Amino acid sequence: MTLPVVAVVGPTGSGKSELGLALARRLDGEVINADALQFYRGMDIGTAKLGPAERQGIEHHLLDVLDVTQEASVAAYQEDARRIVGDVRARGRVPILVGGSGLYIRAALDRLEFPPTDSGVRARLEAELAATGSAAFRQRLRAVDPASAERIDDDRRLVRAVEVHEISGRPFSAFMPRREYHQPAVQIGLGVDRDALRERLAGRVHAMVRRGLADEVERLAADGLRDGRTASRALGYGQFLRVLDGSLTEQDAIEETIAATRRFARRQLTWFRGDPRVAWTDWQAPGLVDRALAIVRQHGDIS
RNA sequence: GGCUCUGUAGCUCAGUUGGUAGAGCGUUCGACUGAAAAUCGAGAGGUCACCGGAUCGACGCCGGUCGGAGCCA
Repeated sequence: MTLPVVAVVGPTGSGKSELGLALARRLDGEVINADALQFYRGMDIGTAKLGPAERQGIEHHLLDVLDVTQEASVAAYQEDARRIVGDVRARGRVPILVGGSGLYIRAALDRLEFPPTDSGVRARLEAELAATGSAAFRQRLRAVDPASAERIDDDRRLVRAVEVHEISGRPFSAFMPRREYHQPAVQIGLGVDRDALRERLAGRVHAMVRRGLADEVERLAADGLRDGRTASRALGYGQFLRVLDGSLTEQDAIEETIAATRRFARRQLTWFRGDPRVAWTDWQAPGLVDRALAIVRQHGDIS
């Protein structure tokens, strides 16, 4: 029986890391991180990253691979994650993706191609949009890609759509993904009780502060955290940078972080709910690991 | 006790010379292809403290009641 690639998904704080660990132990698997902020070295407390001791001897990939000044990129992730999936497979083990970044999960699992990018072209287009306004810019996109012009209501994506067309000569809409796994996979979603999650998230932020989030941020600030386009915006980190700058009190930073985390969890739920392939199981269900294992086995090829 | 200010969406507040209300945040839903813990869209939600008056018509004017805040006694 060949098991599919396993992905553990769900909102932040729902227990993905723990379930991933348990599945890896039971299935002889290796964990591949699919959490965009856990790529960063030194961002440990605020991202709830499992420390080396907590990994229980299970191999974890794509943790601590970027400096805070570097920008994360889904396309690069896709390549890395797929390569590692292949390596794990070659060792006869089961790849287990664990993370809450929906797009990254899809990049690893789905048949999906990222058209190229060009920072110069993008910068030029961004300036152009700023000068002409979104309405005019949308008109411009309409001429070459009416489907995208109709669909997109976000400046950032308008720019990207025009950029893709300029570089590739193909409309952005031609790259739209279908929900189709590129190799057999199964996604296990951790379903949560909203009120309980709320409480857990608040408690988690307070715990992070107790464990020294402020010091972690101060250390990273010295390494250039403020210059990192991706890392500086992470939940908790952005807020505590402002505490360092004196523009926010620690109390307010904590409250803002809790609120932002809640909002994030909602967006994650929206994302994963939208994928009909996700097999949901309650995060607090008794025998959670066995349920998850049953789901994985259901999806295995019997050969 | 007197004087002044004040009571509008869950919270903080806008509401210009009277024509039955808005914002930000929160909340809910959604989108999402090289920044995704990012970015963006939509919806729900208000007897405008209460009672009375003048007015064709009041959140807005007049009187009173109740509740806040400050100052003076």
